[in-house]
Amino acid sequence: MPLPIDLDYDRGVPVYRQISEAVLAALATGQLAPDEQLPTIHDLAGQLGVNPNTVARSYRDLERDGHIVSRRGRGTFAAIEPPSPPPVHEREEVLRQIFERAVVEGARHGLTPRDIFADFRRRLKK
Amino acid sequence: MPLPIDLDYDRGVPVYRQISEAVLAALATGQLAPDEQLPTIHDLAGQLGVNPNTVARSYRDLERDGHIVSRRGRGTFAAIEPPSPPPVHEREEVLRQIFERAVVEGARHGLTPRDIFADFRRRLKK
Amino acid sequence: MPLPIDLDYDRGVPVYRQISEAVLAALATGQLAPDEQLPTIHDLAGQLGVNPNTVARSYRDLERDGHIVSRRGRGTFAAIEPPSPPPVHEREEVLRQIFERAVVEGARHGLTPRDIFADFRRRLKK
Amino acid sequence: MPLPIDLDYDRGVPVYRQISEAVLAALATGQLAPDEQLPTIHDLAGQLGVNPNTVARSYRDLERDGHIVSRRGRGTFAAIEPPSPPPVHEREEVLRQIFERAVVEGARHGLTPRDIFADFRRRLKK
DNA sequence: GTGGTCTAGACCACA
DNA sequence: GTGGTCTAGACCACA
Repeated sequence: MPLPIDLDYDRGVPVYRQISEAVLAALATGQLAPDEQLPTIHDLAGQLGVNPNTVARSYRDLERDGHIVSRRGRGTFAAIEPPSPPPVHEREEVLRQIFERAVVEGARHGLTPRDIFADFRRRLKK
Repeated sequence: MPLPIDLDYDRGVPVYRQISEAVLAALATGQLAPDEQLPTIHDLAGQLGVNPNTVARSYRDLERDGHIVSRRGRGTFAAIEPPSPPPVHEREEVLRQIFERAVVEGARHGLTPRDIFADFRRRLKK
Repeated sequence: MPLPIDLDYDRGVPVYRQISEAVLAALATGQLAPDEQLPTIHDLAGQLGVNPNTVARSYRDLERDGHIVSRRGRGTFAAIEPPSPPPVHEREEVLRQIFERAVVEGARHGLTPRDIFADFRRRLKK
Repeated sequence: MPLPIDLDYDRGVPVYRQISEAVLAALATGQLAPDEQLPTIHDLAGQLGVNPNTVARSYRDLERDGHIVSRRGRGTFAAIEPPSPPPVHEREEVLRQIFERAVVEGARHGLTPRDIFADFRRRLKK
């Protein structure tokens, strides 16, 4: 099961972080179950067309933060007990940034803040 | 009226792009009206604690894309006629990505999709 | 094959733009073929005696306009499909300006219009 | 008789130098005869929409190089004996740069080097 | 090794 | 005072 990762070289986010984000998203949505094996570094690098060093960097960060575990000679696996999210100290700031990014990304494609809002409502009702 | 910009050095996105995004958001939400003066490069750099060159790079990019206009010796101003956004070919896809990123970012900080939705509603009512 | 670039510090044109112009000229005359590698930022900076940042700025502008492509960790290359030039609305006006500037620049150095013409012929025959 | 000056803010050449160039061109082509009066700094600044300091800077440079003379309380006049052009030491380099600029400017408007060459021929036959 | 970002600071162009 | 260019040099991302 290949991870669904679309790299966006125009987004300004380093490739190794985009990989980490995609893995986190797969974990958050259950596409990647606890203890399930991830693609090998070599395979994922091949799939994405990047240097294996770049995937390795992402896996290293994810392991350091407790999201995945690598077992020497066997492969890399989703953690059984994922780390709990940090308490929100700066809730207001986080929300403002989420809003801002959504609005900018929408404006870049001709969508108004209200378009985005309406879409969110629709998705949450589903 | 200082632009509300919070830089996030852990996000991987270059500082100059975070500045551009914040200005674009201010333009998109009307906080910055056409022809309104932006903070000077020096002032914004001081406010953000970054080097003036970094702000200058952001302003240069924004000018190149037609969002702002800088007048040497006078200052930098929001464009009167902002560039029209490209037609939305894959509206559904764009909206899905915006939603996904917002939700993943929220989850990372312990915020639910409904928290985000409620926050959007609040901001749009303002 | 080093790019033939002579910087003129008395011309008033910023160095990074002179570099861009020289690259564009090399592309226009075929001295630089599609997908051919350009000198690295560091090498060109050394050759010209300028700061690498200055070359980087030129390359960045050229990339933004689609003339070249930079591949991180690998180098910088002439675009395979250069951007199409805008349609010539005021062809006559553009040609007149080009002629005038060439002649004035020549006169400033004691060269006649015929000297310039003869030189053009020679270069196009090469 | 207003000098025919079109400032081009996208050319990278400082405004005060574009003014100098236009005056030099008018002198070279005889539009401005020896001892003929130039527009006052104030008038030319108004005509061009620039700060008088900018025109003053141009006139100062032109006077320093012997192209014009300012007579206190009377105005500014074309020199009676214009300075002779410098001997061409680096003829080859000057010609190369003239060629390069012409080609780049043409390419920017969809004109080939041959278009420009043909145009030069036409103008010289006239 | 090659490109990308950022800083600190100098000096210039224009109003 | 405000924006524009350039340098010297540090550190990071990617191959």
